[in-house]
Amino acid sequence: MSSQYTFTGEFTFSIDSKNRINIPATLRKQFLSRDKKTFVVTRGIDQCAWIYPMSEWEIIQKELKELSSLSKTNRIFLRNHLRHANIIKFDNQGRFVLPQSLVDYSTIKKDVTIIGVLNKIEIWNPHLLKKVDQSDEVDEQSYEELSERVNI
Amino acid sequence: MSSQYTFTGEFTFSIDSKNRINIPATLRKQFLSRDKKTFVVTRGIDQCAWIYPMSEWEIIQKELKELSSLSKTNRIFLRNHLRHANIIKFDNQGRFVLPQSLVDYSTIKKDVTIIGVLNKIEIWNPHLLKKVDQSDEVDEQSYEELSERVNI
DNA sequence: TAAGATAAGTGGTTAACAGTGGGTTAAAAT
DNA sequence: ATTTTAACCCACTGTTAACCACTTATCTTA
Repeated sequence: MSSQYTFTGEFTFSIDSKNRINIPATLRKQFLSRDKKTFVVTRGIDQCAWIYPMSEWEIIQKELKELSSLSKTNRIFLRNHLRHANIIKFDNQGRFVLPQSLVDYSTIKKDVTIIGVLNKIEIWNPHLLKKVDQSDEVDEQSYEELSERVNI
Repeated sequence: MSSQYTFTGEFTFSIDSKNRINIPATLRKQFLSRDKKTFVVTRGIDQCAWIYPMSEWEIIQKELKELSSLSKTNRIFLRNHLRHANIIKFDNQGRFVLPQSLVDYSTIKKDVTIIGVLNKIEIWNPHLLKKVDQSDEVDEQSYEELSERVNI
C-alpha cells in the first residue's frame, strides 16, 4: 500500500515555553479524517524530528516488521526509530507538544523550520538545517544520477 | 505518463504590493478543468520561479514517492525539491500570491516576465533574464548533445 | 472604421482565520 | 498531601484571501 499524503512546503514557526509547536494550517488541513488528528513523532535519521500521520505510520510499521532482526543494522535501525516514537494528538489550536527528548535530539531552541516531505513532516532547528544545506555532504555524482532518473 | 500542457509565449506583467502576479489570460485559459485553477509554484533550477499545473506536478510527485528515505542522497534531494513547492490557487481575477521566499530567490522587484515553457510557466526578473540571455551560459557541447536527442 | 460591449489587468478594503501567549483546571507523580 | 505535568480554554494580533471597484485593452457588430 502506498502513501496517501503529499506534504510540501516550508514554514518558520516557533516553539513556546511548554514545548508546543503549531502545525501549519496548510499541512494540518490535509490530515485525513480517519487519522483523527493523531500522528507519530519520532527521531529522523537526520538530526530532526519526523511526524507521520497515524495511517502512514502503520504502513511503515508493517514494513519494519519484515526486517530481520538478525542483521545488526536492522536492529539498530529498529531500536532508534521505535523507542522514540510517540503517539500524539494536536490540541484545538492545532498545536502539539514535542517531547523533551526530541527537542534535545534536534537541538531546538526558539524557532523551528517545518518542512513537508511527501508522507512525513520534518521539524528542524533552522540553523542546523542551514548548515546541513551548505555542507557538501552529498556527493555530486549521485545527485546528478538521481536528477536524471526523476524528471522535474 | 506524458505532459498535457504546451505553454508558449512571453509576457511582461507586474507584481503588486501584496506579491500578487497575474497569470496571462492566454496561459490561464489553457488550464484543464480538472486542475481547478490549482498549481504548484517552486524554485526553478535557474534563478526564477516555476509553475506547474497540479496534474503536471502530480506526475513529478509520483516519481519522488519512489525514492526511499533510507538513502541520504534521496533525503536531501527530496527535501530540497519539496520544501520550496507551494500549492496555490488563483483568485477570481486570475492572480496568485508569489511566496516571499520565491520573490527573494528570483530577485523580483516591480516587473516580471512570464514565459511559457511547455509543461511549466517561468516567472523571471526581466533584467536577470536579459542578462542570462546575453551571456552564453550554455556551452556549445551540451547543445550538441541535446540536438541528438531532440529533433527540432 | 467607429462605437458599444466584453474581457483583461490593476489597485484597495475588509472580514475571517491562523499563529501565538497565557491562565485555569484536571490528572499524574512523588 | 503536595508538587509537577499535561490538557483545555480563552484572548489578542497580524496576516491572508475573498470581495469590490476602476481602468485599459480587445473584440464585435453596425
